[in-house]
Amino acid sequence: MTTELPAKYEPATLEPAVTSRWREHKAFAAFPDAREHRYVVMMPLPNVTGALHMGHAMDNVMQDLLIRWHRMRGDNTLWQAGTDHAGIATQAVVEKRLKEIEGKTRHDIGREALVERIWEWKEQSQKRIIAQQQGMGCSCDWDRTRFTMDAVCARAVRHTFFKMFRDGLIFRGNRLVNWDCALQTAVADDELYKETVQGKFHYLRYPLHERKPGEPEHVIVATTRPETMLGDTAVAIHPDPAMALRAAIEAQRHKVQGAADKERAVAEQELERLLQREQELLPHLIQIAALAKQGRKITLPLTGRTIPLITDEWADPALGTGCVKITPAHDPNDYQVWQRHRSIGAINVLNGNGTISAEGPYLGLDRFDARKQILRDLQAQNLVEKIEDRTIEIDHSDRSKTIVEPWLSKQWFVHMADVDGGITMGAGTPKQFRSKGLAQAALDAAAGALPALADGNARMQVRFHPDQDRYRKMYDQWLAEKRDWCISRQLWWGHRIPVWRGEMQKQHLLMLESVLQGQLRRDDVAAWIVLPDGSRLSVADALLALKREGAPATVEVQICFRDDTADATTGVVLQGAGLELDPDVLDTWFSSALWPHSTLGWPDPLSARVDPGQPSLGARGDNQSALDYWYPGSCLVTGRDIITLWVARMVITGLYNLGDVPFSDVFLHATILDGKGERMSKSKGNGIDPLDIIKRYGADALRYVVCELQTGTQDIRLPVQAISPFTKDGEPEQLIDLATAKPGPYLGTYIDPVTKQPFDLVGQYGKQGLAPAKAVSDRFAVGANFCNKLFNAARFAFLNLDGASFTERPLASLPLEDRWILSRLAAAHANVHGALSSYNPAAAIAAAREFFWGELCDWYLELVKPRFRDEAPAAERALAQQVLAAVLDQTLRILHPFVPFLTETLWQNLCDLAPVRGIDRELEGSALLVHARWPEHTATWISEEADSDLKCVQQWCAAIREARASYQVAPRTRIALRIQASGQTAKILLRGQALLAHMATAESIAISPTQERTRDSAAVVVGDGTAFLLGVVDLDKERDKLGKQQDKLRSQIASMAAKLGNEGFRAKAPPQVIAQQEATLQGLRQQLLAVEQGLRDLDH
RNA sequence: GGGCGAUUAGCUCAGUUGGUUAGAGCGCCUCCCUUACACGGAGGAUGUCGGGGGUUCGAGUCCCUCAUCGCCUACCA
Repeated sequence: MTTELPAKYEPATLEPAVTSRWREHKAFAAFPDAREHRYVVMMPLPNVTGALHMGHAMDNVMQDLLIRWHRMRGDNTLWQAGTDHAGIATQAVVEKRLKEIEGKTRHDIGREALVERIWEWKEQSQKRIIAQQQGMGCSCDWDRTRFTMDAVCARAVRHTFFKMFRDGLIFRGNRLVNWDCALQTAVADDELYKETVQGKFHYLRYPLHERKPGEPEHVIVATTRPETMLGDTAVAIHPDPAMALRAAIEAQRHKVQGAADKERAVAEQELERLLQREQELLPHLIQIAALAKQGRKITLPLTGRTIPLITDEWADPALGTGCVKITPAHDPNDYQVWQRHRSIGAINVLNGNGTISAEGPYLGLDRFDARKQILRDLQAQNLVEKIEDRTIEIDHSDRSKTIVEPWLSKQWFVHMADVDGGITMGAGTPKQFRSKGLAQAALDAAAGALPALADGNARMQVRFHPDQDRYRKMYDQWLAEKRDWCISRQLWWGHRIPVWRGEMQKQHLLMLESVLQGQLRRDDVAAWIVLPDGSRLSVADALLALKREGAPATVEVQICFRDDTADATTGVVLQGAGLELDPDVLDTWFSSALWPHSTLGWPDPLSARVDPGQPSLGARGDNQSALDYWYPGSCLVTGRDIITLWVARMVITGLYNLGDVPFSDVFLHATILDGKGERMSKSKGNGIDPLDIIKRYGADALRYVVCELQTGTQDIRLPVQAISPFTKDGEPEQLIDLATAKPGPYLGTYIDPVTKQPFDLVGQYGKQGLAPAKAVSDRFAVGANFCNKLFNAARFAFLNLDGASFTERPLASLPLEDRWILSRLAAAHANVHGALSSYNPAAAIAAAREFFWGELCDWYLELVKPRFRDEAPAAERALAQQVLAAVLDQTLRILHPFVPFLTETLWQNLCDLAPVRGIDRELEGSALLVHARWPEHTATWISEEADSDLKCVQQWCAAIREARASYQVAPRTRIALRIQASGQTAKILLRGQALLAHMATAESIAISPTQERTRDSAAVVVGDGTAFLLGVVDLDKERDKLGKQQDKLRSQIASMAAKLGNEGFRAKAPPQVIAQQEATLQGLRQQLLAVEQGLRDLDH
């Protein structure tokens, strides 16, 4: 059943066949068993928003590389696949389509219908993503694929929320958030981007309330957002403007002194401005500060309100007008001021949709319309001092591309900072321990500072690769801030926040208590009572507190059940009592943070409701549950930007739920940039779809190059080209380099430099008549070349392997070239293994390539060719077959993690032709290469003698080839060689004579100490000997060449002799360095002698 | 403003703790369609290691400084 290998390498036909073979054999399925060694990778779950890009390709290939390597090493290997519901992103995409296609908003169709549509989108999207990953060769256990909103993950989310809520780590607070007025939800800092816009800086006059003679009429404040004045609750002035301004001036003076010439002018100008301010503005500011201290007020225009003039250090006399309006509900700094002056209060003047909510003439106006109207009204009252143009950087929502507003609203938070008395991590597990707080636990995990386990063993530490110091610093810096994590989103797509809450009269609370009496005592219900002042009490404490005099009449009740089934039963009772289930959903990262344990069935693998056809997560027979067996995992592979967003949060929840970190290692791979060094993005049209690369070059080529790109911490520039859409039929495809192509009329379009026509890389401008084009990168040709070479090398082997067999042979019985290739193979194996161990795929693949191409193909395959000729003795042929089969076997294994499709294909052919393989021992076989054992114990194949002997042959061969080329001897012309050599060199050359003759295309070769140059021969000095190429005459050229060599040797000898003659060097350099240099010098001197002899010979 | 990182051949990148004459792939030049491979073979050219200073017997590698370019982070009332 020999599988014929096609004549040409065609990844497009070969790869799908391998994919289906792997699928048929369920080759990647993982089950807990008795094996001690495990390797677990949790895939950074891609969004179901859209298709994968090159960043994902890098991420997936790196993971697959590690996974395949560990699987071959015999580890019980799990690669957990899945996708993320990506709340805001996915909802935004589906809403946008709804608007475009049907002209409807989410409110037109309602919550249920929208969520249904998003599920449909998710199904399609997930299918496409998995197809892409399978196309890349990802060897995930597809039967265990999870989704952050499926039943298994949802239960973990619910339980975690419940636990944190019960422990008081989740709370609802009135805070400023970034508000997306278009999507009407809070968005996280990482969902923002900054954009510089042309704005205006408005100077507004606020009249002084109850002004007395001699006092200023107005206090002037400046703002870029005049409409927020409706929400002003104070105007602030620095308590000691003179001192503050003086300090600023001194600081600026200092800066001027230290400034470089180029910056000095700017710094001096600034100093000048401050000094002028001190002269002109300061007296005024001092006066206002005095008024503030008297408790004077300001009349807030247009509203009829009076607001206090306060002193606060936030007001900087060096900036703006020196006085600042305070709008706590719409500005983060003002919010901070409010925290210091609680009595001023905060007024929210915006509705969630960005319209004005403040009672009065502006009610209902959009915030930008209100801005214009307010300015007009202020101008009518002569309250606008001046308006300046100004460029401002404004936060925009990445999802809706609209300006976000700081907005005071009630949101849910996870308390990250330390807690009085600390918290229990991994409560109820054998790994339970105490920590000061959630963020601190994650910091300790990376510092190796977690308390030891109960059995005395150290707890696992999280380490970063390939630069522990640098990446840990990023992790530490972010976590050290211990900022509360806003987890609520005002969306419909996501995990609903499982809290029943509502206002309640205190007498009703007593009733509620009796209604829930049975429930509240149980440990699957948690409840908090929040008093109007924001303080949070247990139900029991609240009942006591509310009995006191002056207790508030109403309170907020918050109740959370551990299991969602209770929402339908007890929830109804709560509803009757006026409570409602919170309408918000959780931040996507909340469920992502649980991924390493939610996917394994936490909190109870046995009862986890996996999808139909999926393996149970519970314990089976003697084997542990998926959770017990595979948690904690091994390595998380991701990009730098994810360290804070995700890695830290996974560590936190892992420690909190299970008392252990989710993984021991974090491998941060590079970011892929385009040819200009810019981040790839869909909208810029410089992004590459991995499937386009696979179609053009093959998945193995994609993988090969991606591995080659991952060198260390360096980000990667990947030049991007568009496939020209203007190529006529029959012409070869043209590539247009995007780094040099001029941009077209729209973002993501470019101009073809040949036809001068615009084309479209984002596929959005078909209506405008732009031709669509695909983006690729010719860098991937390198990978295709490699695969083609591998294919052909194997094909050559297969042509000669018919009838190959295995006989146990001692290594010493093998000829030089066989011993050498085995030795090189062993070295390559060690190098690849070492590079992979240190997370250096580029070094690994370079070592593999150097062996395969530079040694196996360039030398060994050529060296064995004579042994496969018809006239060669049968025994020689059989031995060559055996060695070649064994070498190919090991080579395919080593290359498999990098280029799995091709190696798997070739493996089948190899197994057909040479079912049993080995040299001094039989190699363990395997039906599929994906399950074959990674090479082991190859160290016994290393032979320093074979290495150096063959290296000697190679050196002579190279020198002879160089001479042939420089004398323009045709490659096929066989020449006669005389080699003058003695001692060890002669011995080696005599042994390798046949090899040398073959590789140097010599018809005859004579080696001895007494060989001499003939008049018609060229001489080549190699080490301490000389080769004469007979029949190659050109005395002038020869003289010239030897003369150049002589000059070079002399200069080298001079510099080295000088170095060795340097007393400092002799005294201070380590002895082995001195010895090495002396040996080199000795060698150079010998060469020089030979060259000089050659020059003398020419004259005879 | 603060922090981190980068700058090596035309291009994309290696270069371990300082130690021979700084490497690879692609591209380029010459020759070759030799019965595995032209997605190939043989040979070749190409570098003031961003600039300047310093430490050292010795610097691409360590220190200082300047320039340019990234990334993160804060602020701009």
